[in-house]
Amino acid sequence: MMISITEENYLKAVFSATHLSEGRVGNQIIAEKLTVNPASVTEMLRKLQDKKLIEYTRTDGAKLTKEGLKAALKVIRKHRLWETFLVIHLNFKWDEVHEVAEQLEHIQSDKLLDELAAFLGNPGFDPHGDPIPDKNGKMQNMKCKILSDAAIGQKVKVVKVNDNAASFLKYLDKQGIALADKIIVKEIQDFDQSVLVELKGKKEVYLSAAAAKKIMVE
Amino acid sequence: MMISITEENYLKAVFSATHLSEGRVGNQIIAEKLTVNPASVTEMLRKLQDKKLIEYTRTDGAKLTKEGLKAALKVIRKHRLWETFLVIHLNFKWDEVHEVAEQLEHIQSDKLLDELAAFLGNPGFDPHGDPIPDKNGKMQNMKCKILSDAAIGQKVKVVKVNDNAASFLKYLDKQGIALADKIIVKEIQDFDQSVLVELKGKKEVYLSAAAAKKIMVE
DNA sequence: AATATAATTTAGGTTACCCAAATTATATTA
DNA sequence: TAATATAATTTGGGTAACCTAAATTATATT
Ligand SMILES: [Mn+2]
Ligand SMILES: [Mn+2]
Ligand SMILES: [Mn+2]
Ligand SMILES: [Mn+2]
Repeated sequence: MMISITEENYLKAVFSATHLSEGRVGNQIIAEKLTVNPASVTEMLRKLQDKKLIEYTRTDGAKLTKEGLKAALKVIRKHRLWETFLVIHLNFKWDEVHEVAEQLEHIQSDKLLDELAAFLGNPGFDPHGDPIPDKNGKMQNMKCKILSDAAIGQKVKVVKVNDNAASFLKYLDKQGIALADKIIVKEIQDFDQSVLVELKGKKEVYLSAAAAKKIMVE
Repeated sequence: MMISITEENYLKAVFSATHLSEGRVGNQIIAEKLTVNPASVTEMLRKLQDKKLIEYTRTDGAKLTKEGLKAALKVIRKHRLWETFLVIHLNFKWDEVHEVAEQLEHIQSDKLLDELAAFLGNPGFDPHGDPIPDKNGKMQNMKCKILSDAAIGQKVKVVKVNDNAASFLKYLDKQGIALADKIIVKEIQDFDQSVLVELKGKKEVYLSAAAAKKIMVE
């Protein structure tokens, strides 16, 4: 069965909206994610249902079928492998990879996918700490929590960021925070939930509550 | 100015049909190259003329403008760099790369293009011996000729193939002929122009006239 | 010059995508 | 329960890239 680029993007959107909540998504959320008109979403969700890639009812919204999930995970696997390639081998910064990966994830070639994964050493995580699904769609699950939930005095390791926007990633660069860094939670301010952390080299920085919610640690 | 994937493919077709003859192409040739209806070609060539990417008249056919040539060469550069990457780093055979490169050549990212070229060491030729345009569109020109035109007794080096079809490339693999191989022309049969060549290891094989015309040597 | 052949264009569709605005269904709230 | 807000669907329309068949225009051949 042939899945178009647009269809792949819709499947990804359904996945990312449902994989945490285990529920269903409405048209609006998807329309927003894809910056597309809700009418277009209705049209496309119907088509994806005809293709048995999602289940869809007007009232409950959409969720992926087994087939649809497989397809979505394959696209995500490609996306994250390409991001990894760009950072490790082509001197891209972690805030520069997403746009290009959005294009590369739609290249169709099983051999390319397998060889790329092998070339990279079958990595488990991408440059943002997101798990890379394996050939069967399995992802390593990490028992991490948001930095805001860490106890004061705890020494934690940064393992993932929840926001891949270039602006946020550059902000972390400027603060001197990178994936795999070990940091110590010194204080959490009562009045604004901002977090004071100690980085390597004893450097201390304040992170806003919003920023601290986007940093995952273990 | 935005150039769609389809438009890029038309520009490539115009290029490959004109760059040798220095002339112009008619609708029919392009229709054939792209396996598309001549009427569709008329439509698209008009559009490309509006965009100032080609010059086009009904009687003389189409040729690229300076702008159009630049765009076409950029796509070709990407195509050949990706083919090189696939062969050198991802274990692709030279008969497996073309299809995937047809997709990869449309990825839009100047940084990706620059970094990929640098990663490969700015190669001058692709796995089929085709020259790779540099950033400014300049290609190394090679003074080579078809194997059929080599003199008997001459020792020549295989530098390029004129047919990238998987069937032909696999045939060469089977015969034991690869790029950069040195071969000796032993005989050319009068009655069918077939060529007897000596490969390394003294092995001798007959190549049909058709095959010999698709092998470039120097 | 007349005619035959080849190339191109016109005319009228199709499919896959998109959007704005109007309508209808479902929740909320008063 | 009725009024109102929110969500989903329908209607109507648009674009890009293709298609076929028929008409037109160029180029060759007699
Ligand atoms: Mn990404
Ligand atoms: Mn990522
Ligand atoms: Mn190729
Ligand atoms: Mn090639």
